[in-house]
Amino acid sequence: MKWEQIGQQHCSVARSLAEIGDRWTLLLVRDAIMGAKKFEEYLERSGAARNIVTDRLNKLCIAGILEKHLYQEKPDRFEYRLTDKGKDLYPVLIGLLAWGDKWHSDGGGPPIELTHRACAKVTRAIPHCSECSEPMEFGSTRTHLRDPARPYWFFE
Amino acid sequence: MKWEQIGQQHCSVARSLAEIGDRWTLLLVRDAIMGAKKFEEYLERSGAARNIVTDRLNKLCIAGILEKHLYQEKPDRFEYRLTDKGKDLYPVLIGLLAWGDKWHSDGGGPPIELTHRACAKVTRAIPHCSECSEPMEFGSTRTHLRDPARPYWFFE
DNA sequence: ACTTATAAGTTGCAAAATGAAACCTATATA
DNA sequence: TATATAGGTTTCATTTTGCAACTTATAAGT
Repeated sequence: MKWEQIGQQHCSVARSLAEIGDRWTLLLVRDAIMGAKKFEEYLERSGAARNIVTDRLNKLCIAGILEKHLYQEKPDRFEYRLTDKGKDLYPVLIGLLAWGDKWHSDGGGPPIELTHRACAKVTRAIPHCSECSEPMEFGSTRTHLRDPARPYWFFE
Repeated sequence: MKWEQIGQQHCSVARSLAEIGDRWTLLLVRDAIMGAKKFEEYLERSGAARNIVTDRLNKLCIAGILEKHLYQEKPDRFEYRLTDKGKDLYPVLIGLLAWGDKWHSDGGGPPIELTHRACAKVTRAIPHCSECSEPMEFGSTRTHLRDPARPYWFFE
């Protein structure tokens, strides 16, 4: 199966990865969530090549994760801003951040700290159940295919 | 910057993506979390080409996310099992699942449902603050570079 | 004994994606 | 006129994919 087709799997993870699961794309989303706006900011922060940044920012706009906003005319200049769909990737990014902090610490503490505005403490993200609000971890959920005739690797 | 070098950025997200952020790798982690064990299961479920599955499973073992376990001799057969480091990717995967369910629904409901064993309800993951247990969303945290002289895109 | 099946790869090669540098366009500033 | 800034596009060598065929080891069927 080619990469372009993985979004046709009967699986929300696969469909997510079809949009954001390639090299550089999630790194650009990180930069957006960390406040990058202009092309050159994405270029510097991500470290990706110029043509790749062009390509991925355009694809993120097509996917509705970023939107191009004209903030200056003559010459035209654009900001790439997160949409609501893009902001909804926040949980994924702070999940990656927490995982990296735990498993790739270089001894000197995490490079980035998140302070929770509500309680003013340095925090990390823990997934909780949307129904009972208790923490969720590997093994605490049971996976259930809604249609057993179409497993998640079913190709539509 | 080449992809192999992104793990040298002063950023836990980049260091995470250096291990799992390329095409196919997170899909194989999905399959592991969904219960895949044998090589042919990963092959079928991921849809990746045979040589790619070989390569990625080996890299995931080197990264300590999976481990190869001999479950049969003559001929030797291996299972690829999640380590604790691999199981810790559960929050990232259920985050991707929730995002895909929200933004890529095909109208017929999500392909996979998670039932929280503790409360027996179908659930989705919401990130909560490790300190005060309140929900976290985009904008509810302040980002703070521990060392402003080394921003997250600092190349070490 | 011969054939087929299963599991887990390895190899070869054409096609596609990446990375780096050079180039282009438009405008402002010295 | 020369230089700088912002945001690209083009070119081309190098890497990475994707696919099929081949390999190894063993068991089961006839």
